[in-house]
Amino acid sequence: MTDIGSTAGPVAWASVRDRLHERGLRWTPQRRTLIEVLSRTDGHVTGSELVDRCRDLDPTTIPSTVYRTLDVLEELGLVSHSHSADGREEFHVMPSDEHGHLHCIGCGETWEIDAAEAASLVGAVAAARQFSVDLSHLSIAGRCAACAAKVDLTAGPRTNGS
Amino acid sequence: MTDIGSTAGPVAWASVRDRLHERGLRWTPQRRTLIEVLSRTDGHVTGSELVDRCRDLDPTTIPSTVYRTLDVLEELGLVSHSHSADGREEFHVMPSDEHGHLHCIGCGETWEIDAAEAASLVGAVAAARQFSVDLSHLSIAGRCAACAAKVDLTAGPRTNGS
DNA sequence: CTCGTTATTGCAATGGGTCGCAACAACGGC
DNA sequence: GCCGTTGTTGCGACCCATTGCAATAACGAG
Repeated sequence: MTDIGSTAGPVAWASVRDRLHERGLRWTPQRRTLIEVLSRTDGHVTGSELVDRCRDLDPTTIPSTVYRTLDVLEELGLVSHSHSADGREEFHVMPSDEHGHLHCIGCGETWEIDAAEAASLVGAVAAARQFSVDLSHLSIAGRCAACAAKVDLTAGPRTNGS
Repeated sequence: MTDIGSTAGPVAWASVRDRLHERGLRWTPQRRTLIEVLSRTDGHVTGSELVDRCRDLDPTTIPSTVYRTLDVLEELGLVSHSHSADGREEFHVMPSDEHGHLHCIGCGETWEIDAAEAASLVGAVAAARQFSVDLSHLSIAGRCAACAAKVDLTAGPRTNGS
């Protein structure tokens, strides 16, 4: 888990405008706002969090616009999204490399699984099922060592989920 | 409810009432309706689908009641839920054994991964992190052989997801 | 059978997110 | 600088799911 270039690449954000134009897409104030927010964001965020932050910069922000822009940016590869254990959308900003997530349902902590680490998993599925895993969408729920221990002690009620 | 036996285990459904009572929970008409629906259901269903089917039996069905009952049933181990690639809730009826899912984002098809298979997939990752995976919640997104082929042909830009 | 306890229900409000559509405004062309 | 094309926005309706709360009704006790 190298700190994925923490503040990611300022460079990339600067070129968004051009990347959009290349595809015949447009550079609008609303998109500018979201890019601004994203450039200051690192790691994981939920969709509604992004909407909130956009609203901080521009109170007139409309949710659907944000989500639609997020779709566009995802196509450009600037963000990727997956669904956390509770089903909410979770966006990952500037994935320098494709990776999945490990999510503890006990403490809520999240860890990243990089391509190398996931290789065995992806490889196995590919071999057994000829299925190509979408790593960036992969989110494995379960309990981290610490939380698993707690459950054992509690003589745990149920496996529970979500 | 005579020969509910269509598929799953008729026995288990019959005992639901007692299982509830054992825990001080109650047997209500609404729950009876949902059980009826579940006993006729096999495989995967979304929450809203269950609500619809309950409404077929009893037009006065209220969604929140269904979802709450589903929670209870999950605690009893009669159903389990996970979130499909699009984030919707997906219930699995009467999991005879714990298992995960493989979901193709191309055609929407779903396959089950049994414990043994899952172990070999997730094993490496889990072991490395001492993370105990919640198998029943596991849902791996990606493309099946057929759909992966299509994408290659289309030389598509789209990494798509959702 | 009646009663009290308390698990459940119904309902309405809320939240995250998507969709259709008419009005709007980037952006390239002239 | 003005225009037309067409990608985008704003907005309202809608979907799935969850939650708080007061009213209801299972179920055990007597």
